[in-house]
Amino acid sequence: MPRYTPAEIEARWQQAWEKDGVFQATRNADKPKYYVLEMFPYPSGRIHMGHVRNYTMGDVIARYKIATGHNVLHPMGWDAFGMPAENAAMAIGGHPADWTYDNIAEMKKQMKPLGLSIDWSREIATCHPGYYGQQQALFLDFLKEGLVYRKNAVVNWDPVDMTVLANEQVENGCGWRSGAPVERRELTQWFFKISDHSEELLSALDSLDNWPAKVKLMQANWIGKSRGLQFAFSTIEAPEGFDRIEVYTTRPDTLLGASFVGISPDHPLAKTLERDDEAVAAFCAECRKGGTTEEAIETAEKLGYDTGIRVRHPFDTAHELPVYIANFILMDYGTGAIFGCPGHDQRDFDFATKYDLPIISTFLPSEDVSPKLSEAYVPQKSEKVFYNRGFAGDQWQTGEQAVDAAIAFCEENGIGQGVTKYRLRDWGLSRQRYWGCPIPVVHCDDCGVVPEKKENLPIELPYDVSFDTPGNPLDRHPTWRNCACPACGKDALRETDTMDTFVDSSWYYARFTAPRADTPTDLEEAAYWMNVDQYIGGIEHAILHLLYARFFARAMQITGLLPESAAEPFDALFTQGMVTHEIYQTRDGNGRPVYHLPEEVTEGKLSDGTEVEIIPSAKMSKSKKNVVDPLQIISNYGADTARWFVLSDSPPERDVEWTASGAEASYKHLSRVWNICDRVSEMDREAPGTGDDDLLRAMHKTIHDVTMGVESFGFNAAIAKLYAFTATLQKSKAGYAAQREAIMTLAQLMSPMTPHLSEDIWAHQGGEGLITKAPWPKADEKMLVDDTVTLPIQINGKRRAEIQVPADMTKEEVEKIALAHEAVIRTLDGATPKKVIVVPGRIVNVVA
RNA sequence: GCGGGCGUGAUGGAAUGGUAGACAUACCAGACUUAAAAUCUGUUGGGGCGUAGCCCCGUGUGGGUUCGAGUCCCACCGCCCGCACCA
Repeated sequence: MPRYTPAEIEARWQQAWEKDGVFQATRNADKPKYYVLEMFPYPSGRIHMGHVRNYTMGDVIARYKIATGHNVLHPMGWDAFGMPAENAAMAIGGHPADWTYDNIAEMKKQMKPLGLSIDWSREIATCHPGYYGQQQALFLDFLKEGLVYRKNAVVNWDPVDMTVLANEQVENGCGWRSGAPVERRELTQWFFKISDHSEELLSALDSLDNWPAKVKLMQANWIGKSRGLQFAFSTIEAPEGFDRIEVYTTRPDTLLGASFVGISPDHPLAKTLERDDEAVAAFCAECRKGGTTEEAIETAEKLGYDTGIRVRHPFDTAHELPVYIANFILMDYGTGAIFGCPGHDQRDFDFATKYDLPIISTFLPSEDVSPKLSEAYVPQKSEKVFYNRGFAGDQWQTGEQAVDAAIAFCEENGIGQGVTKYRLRDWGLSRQRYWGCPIPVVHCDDCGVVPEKKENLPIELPYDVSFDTPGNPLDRHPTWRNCACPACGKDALRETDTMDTFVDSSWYYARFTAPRADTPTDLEEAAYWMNVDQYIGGIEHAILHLLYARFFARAMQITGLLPESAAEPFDALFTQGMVTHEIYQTRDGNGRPVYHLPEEVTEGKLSDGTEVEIIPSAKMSKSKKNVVDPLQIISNYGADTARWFVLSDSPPERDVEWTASGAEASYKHLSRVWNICDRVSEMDREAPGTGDDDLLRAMHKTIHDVTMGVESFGFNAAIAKLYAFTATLQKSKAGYAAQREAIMTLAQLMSPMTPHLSEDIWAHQGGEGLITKAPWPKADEKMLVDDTVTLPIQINGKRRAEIQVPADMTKEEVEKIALAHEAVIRTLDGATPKKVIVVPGRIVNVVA
């Protein structure tokens, strides 16, 4: 009997697909189109199991859609700009471009053996001038439409290396290379006006029926629409121009509990005071230490500085409040100034306690309770509470009612206005780095900031750059900056900032529809292929990438680069989990952990017999040495085994743990299927069998279940059904015709997951053409329904017995049979049941 | 700190509010074999009793809704993801 030899089979069928050109996508009006896309990879140089899982899922969908008669587009490209290439150049020498292109070549070579249904003729790399030149054209279009502008923004500044740091390069508030404490510094930068589209990006979430609810919720919270009151405190003894301090609050119902006003260290008033007062300057400098992340700001110790300035409470001008500069107030949200109500905000409470400010309640949990002095009272906004300092006298109200009342009251009395605000900030795209898309503008002494002419695109990155000193090599390049002003022709300087790599990934899905077009998109191609029908990627992109891409689709419509129909770029989204692995650890002489690769460990021991501590599953990472190399798996077991395994054990949205025994089991299963195919081939064609009908019924149920599973991303459940059907087939004594039908159907149902093995079985059984192109099997409805059903009988919700009844039996008859069951009679012991619930086809519950 | 998610046997997990543990791993037992590997078959949530059978407990913890809760609601605990210059 021949053995299952994946290496030989897989190479053969990959060649067959290539020769046939089955995955090359062209427009075809006769078939419904289907665009499936996985988030394109960063070319790190090696594929990992996460890639295998991500691309296998997309491949299952793509192959299933081909089989169900769709014209499928399934492209692949490289998110090729970014910091790692520059880091490599700094660490080991070489050039980011060489490093990146070598990595792309290597990863592509590693990806090919997976047998993915990718149209490689559409491959793109964002670092190629053919791509980023079009991105520059797109930027110029955005600029013309007012979708891009310049303003000051804060960056992480390393005072020793004299360079801007990414958040990732800040470790515990210090620069990763210099170790110097990071400061925040302002630079003039380019911004996309995403905030103009806040309402649209928020409300359109409702139309995304095939997106995970959690992603939509995260995006909605990120956009952060709020209704609140904007008003001003009038100041006492403030510097000129600061007669008033504008404040925005979502809790105006607590205004009578205000005990201080806080302003951001970046607030204009703070900056003015800083100029003439060393103490203020020192405090603001202290606040500006540390990174720019919201996390760093929100978790830092709360610090305040009393400016000495006082403001009058708008309702009681005799009531004066101190103005503090406080490090936890963000200039980017609201007006950069707040009023503090320690009674109803824990952060304000902590601040008030620290600086000995009064704590005033405006509402209480009940009329006769006095406020707690140990923590802020912060009930749900929907909860009714007793307002002892409300706007309409003492009364019970929900927070929502009180907020509305407060806004109405303030508007009537000319104190402030109700306004709607969004937390979403404009998207800063400038990066002070080399390995990115150059921003195509020129700075001219006479004309100011001038867009580059489209005929001069692409503005290519110069190759001759050095990475021996920190900072942006474009800044110190001897000639690259020098150019003629596109407006007046005089000597001018190029912008040396490059674009955030999120820009590259915000429109690549559109570029795939016409990857070689000499404009960013080809409207005809885009109109045919867009939107992406199924997008697949990691949950870590739930907010930024997906929000930016949604914004870009709108901006590209405005600039005429996408058709009206493509408002939302991704019709359906699926977020898949990670591939994890156990960590094997021992301790060195000082008790520090030492990690070991999976292949060094057998039965919990190293080769020298040392016991290994096993730490449960964690994300695969080089430093923890718990990485399994897909190439190793493919060479041991074949791609089909790797593909089968990453889909089999866990639901796709959850993490899956890679285990050697699991991989082994997958391989065994595929061998088993192969062996069944072999056995069927050798069967006596004429000999009668038994149980043909049972086998075919099981087959049709499996068709139904697997189809449902694939349609709903229940790959693990679909695979469980395939295991079960394989066992049924293996034991079957049915005749040749039934068994041949069963093994061919099994091969088809497995083909999205294990395409090579399936092709081989198909060919062995004399199937016509490629299984990849064969139409998906259809379940016969008649074969799915059984004549009798098993109904469990519960007494008071506990299962006591079960009965077999005809599927179409009436409720009344079922009830009669159930009550006559000896277990029911025994348990009821003569009592009359209070109630009997019969759910047809499901369950009977007798309430005693 | 803020936002989101997850938690079920020894393990990964299954289960439109309706028989908890499908399927797989691991373990144990058996068949085949001189033996091993491979392959095949079977058992396995915990506890109890008068053991062909029956009973009790059981889905992170505590409460609630329901005839019925792993599933819905509230609180808590633990872990994971994101927080705008990582990709």
